[in-house]
Amino acid sequence: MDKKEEILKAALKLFVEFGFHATPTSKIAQEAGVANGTLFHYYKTKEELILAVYTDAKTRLTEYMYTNSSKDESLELVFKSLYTNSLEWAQNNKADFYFIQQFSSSPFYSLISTEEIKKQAKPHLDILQQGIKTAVLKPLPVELMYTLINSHIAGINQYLSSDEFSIQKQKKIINESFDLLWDMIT
Amino acid sequence: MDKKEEILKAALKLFVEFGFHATPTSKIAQEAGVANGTLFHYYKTKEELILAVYTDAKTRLTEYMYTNSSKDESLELVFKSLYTNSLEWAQNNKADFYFIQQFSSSPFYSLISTEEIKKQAKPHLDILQQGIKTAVLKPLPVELMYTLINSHIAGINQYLSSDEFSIQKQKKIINESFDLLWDMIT
DNA sequence: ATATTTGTAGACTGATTAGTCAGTCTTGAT
DNA sequence: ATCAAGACTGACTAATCAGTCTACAAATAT
Repeated sequence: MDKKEEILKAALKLFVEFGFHATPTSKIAQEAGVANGTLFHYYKTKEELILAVYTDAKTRLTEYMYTNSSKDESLELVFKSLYTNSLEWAQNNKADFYFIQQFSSSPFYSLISTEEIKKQAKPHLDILQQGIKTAVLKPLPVELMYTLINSHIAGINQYLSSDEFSIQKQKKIINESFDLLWDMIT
Repeated sequence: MDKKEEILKAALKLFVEFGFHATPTSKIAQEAGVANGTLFHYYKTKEELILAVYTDAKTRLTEYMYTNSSKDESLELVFKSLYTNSLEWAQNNKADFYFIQQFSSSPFYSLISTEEIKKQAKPHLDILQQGIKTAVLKPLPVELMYTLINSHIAGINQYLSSDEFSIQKQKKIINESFDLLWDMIT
């Protein structure tokens, strides 16, 4: 595998375990199996590396969210697919999802520009906006609804991670919690 | 004010702004207006200080949650009071609430013992358990419901903090979001 | 009054860290 | 085969940090 990618992978693993600043770049390089200088060849500063780890994880999550999703389906099905995929990805990429949350509630998050954040949220907000316009969803502020949905997903993920549920049981929880959420916003 | 308390206050402020490890103990001492050695007189290690900041903030939040709450009221009213108080406190103590979240999604959180976490959640879980038993609340697993409620509160807080709402508007959002939550769990 | 404990100070240290640098190796084009 | 450009290395450095230590001051006890 690419050394650049190895560094990203190693950084994510160690950041989740020890935190951003408690993880020395030397340890990251070691874990990635590259020399110290190589890390700085690809990422000018440690901060740049931290941001890259976040962007990478976030991109992979978003990509996965939109798999198996066609625009022909009803809003509810599209929405449910996004919901289910998010939680599936989170369960199959626990460290990555945990990192995204850790990053989002850290001072580093303010380094992501407002435009970048808006750009990432845009497709999701559009779907919600459409749902509100067609009166499928309650006429709440989109931003509020978006935040509420994200929190709900974070909560369910936390619950799923708190115990060892079978795949069957996991799917059941995801389905039932979706109904709760759907009832709340429609 | 007590120097010990000044240190706690200064640490919280700087941790929120820069993160745990990016905040040197020397800066904390400086901000608190005490000497370097004084900090270590009260807190043997930096880690001990970090945990103390968390415990202190969490305690103050819990205390505030239970103000103006009598046991005679209906479950819905008790519940609503806890909900409203949480969000009120979060808005009036933004740094503190932010710190609690930052801490909770950091590797430091694992240093809090499972018993301590359970002890803190106990009173809330009891209320939920009672609501389920009396069929006021849906028969969901209490842990799931608890997590869902906490996430909901975190979401609303994030929304409230994302914009400059008037006190009036804030109260309206809190009331309406409570109804959403209440509908979801009953 | 004296002794003991507790609070406070700030200079100091050993360890650690992000980032640099000078140079070697690899690759692919000519 | 030669060459240039980028990949890669690891020893090195200047700065920083958590925590220590010695000394003195204040409060409390005897």
